[in-house]
Amino acid sequence: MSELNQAQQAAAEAGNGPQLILAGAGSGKTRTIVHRIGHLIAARGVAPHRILAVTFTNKAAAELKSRLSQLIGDDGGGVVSGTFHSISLRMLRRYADALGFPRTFQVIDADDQKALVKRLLKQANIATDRLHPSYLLGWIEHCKHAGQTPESAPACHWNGTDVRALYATYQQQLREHERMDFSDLILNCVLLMREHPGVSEALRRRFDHVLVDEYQDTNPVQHEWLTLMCADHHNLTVVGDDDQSIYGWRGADVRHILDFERIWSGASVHRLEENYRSSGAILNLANAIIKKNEDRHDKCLRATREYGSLPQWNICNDEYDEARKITAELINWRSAGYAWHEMAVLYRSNRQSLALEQVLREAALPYRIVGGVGFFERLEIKDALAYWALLNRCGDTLQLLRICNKPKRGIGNKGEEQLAAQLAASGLRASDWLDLLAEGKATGAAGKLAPLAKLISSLRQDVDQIPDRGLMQLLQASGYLDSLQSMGELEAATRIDNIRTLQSYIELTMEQELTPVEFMDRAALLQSSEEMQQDNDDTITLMSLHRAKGLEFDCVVLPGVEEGLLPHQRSLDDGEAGIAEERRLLYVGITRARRQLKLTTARVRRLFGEMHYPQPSRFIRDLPADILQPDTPVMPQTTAIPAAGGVQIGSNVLHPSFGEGVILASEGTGDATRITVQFRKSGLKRLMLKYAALQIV
DNA sequence: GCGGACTCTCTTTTT
DNA sequence: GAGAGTCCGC
Repeated sequence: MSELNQAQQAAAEAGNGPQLILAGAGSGKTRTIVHRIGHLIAARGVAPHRILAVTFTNKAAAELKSRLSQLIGDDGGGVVSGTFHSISLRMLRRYADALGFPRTFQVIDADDQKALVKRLLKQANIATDRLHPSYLLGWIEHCKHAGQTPESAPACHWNGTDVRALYATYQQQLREHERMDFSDLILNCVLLMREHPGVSEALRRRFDHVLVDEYQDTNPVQHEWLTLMCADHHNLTVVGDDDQSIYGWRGADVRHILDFERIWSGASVHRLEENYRSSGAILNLANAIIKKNEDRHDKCLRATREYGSLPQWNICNDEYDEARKITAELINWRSAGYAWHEMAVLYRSNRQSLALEQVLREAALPYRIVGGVGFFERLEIKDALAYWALLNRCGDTLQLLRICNKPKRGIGNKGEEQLAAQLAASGLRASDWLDLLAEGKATGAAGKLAPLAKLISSLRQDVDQIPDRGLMQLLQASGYLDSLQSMGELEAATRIDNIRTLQSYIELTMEQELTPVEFMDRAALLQSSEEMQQDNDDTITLMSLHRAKGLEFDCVVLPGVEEGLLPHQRSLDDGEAGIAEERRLLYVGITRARRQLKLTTARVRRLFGEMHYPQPSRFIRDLPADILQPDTPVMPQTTAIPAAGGVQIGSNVLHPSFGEGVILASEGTGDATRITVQFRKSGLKRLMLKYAALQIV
């Protein structure tokens, strides 16, 4: 406890009942949670397995456990930790039958989920221009985040279609496929507790203390989950920072943390406001940015470190110029003695990594991209896992259909339909149905699977003896690996490489004596391979701002601090709330940095083939000038155009027929002034200023 | 059923 | 500017 400051110690040693720990960025939040758990075990005699710690990522859960082991030894291992999703899945594995699901149900991933919705709309004869699949899915997700089932959701009609009825159909089809989506994991767990008193009691009695990290990002259904779990003892400790709430789009509601004291009567509040991470200059910038948000717990992070060097802000010509300036800065930092792995580039959208990657590769700097397409979402990994699951008797219909024609077995669309019908008629699980097919008596499309079925049943004989449980043998002998060759040599090699990574991960997991079903769970919840690798390499990290939450680096670059990107165009539709969340996102980015910080803005950015001419972010324009160190030209370029009252380069203008645009250049003087304007819809135009009838916006 | 060529759409963030 | 979806001839 001597490692803690007064506020941290008070939080760690607080008694029973609801506890709110408001922990500003870099204020030693994880340390405080770890010490609180340690205190519960060592000083208060709580059994480790009676403590539940909910974290935001699987990685954070692992981190928590390892720090706990350091603090109190092996006992730390007994604490149950995980994300809401992984803990819910564990509970559902045990009690799913109460909801009418077999215990071997699987989790459906985003791709398959989308495919299911598309198919469902097609079956219902609803054109995508009448009801867009992503709108339907978005609505369903919204309901699930709010804890609403098809029965309890509000009626919703869209262009004459009953959206709520489609929600019911979607749930029905998931059930037929014995699948749950991500949101179902939480919602179904809540339904268990709502509707099944026996199960509810067992779950309520499972833990004596519940601790939740990143509490500002909980949504209503997660809130209900916690309320139900802690209904008897109220021993709920939540840790979070309302200024870092960045998952509103996922249903997170800041009010859970803002109103905690009102929701949980008798709650104690602890404030951690001393920042141990960032230099004073970086913290000043962060505080100045976040101060402009309303509706927040008022607080001010106090610096404990030296003032340090001013954060920089650079304006770049385009995204490649930006990438080059960033690269130069990274090299600069390196020569100042920082290691590559202490540097990160954190962007708003994953697409921004493209130009950076190119330039970093040319400059031969070591980097790794975190995120993007997740490892387990890759086509070849999903195929390989489908084969493996079928072999190991936990594969389902979706997985059989997925691989039935890979490699080509002469089963097309019609054949696939036929196969699905035959399988449904058999009343068997896909994995078990293969036994029947192996006898070779099936006809039609199913008959074409006989060789595969025979191969699988012969491999099943001694699958327990093989470290990878038959993965490579099956992929080889079925011709799947060979079929990858048709994608070209290089492509195939990469994919086979990925499959080998999967193989070693399976082998590793099997050594820990996990069952195949448990392995599939892990694969479903681990969004990337990141958590299966050690990150010991000395590389620069590239990732999205969202993923960077909870991490810290000596040196941080935030590229694309522009209108349209940060705040993102899509967030503008949500008005003030959307802007506030974007501001918090920038705040999260800034507070990741310990020593060095650089923000960049591009004048031109190519987004999906089109040119964009963004203005510097409004967040930068908000700042006092002495808090950032701009490189040459200060602030947005304000070259006045002679004789044109108020019209300046960079001004946003409105033209009666061309619409909105930005002034890029001007030539000539007086009545002869010509300006070049980039219009959003109508492209680049040169206009006589005198006649253009431009309105400045 | 397959493969090639074509068109069209969709571009935020993730457990 | 890429990926998915569609059409068409074999």
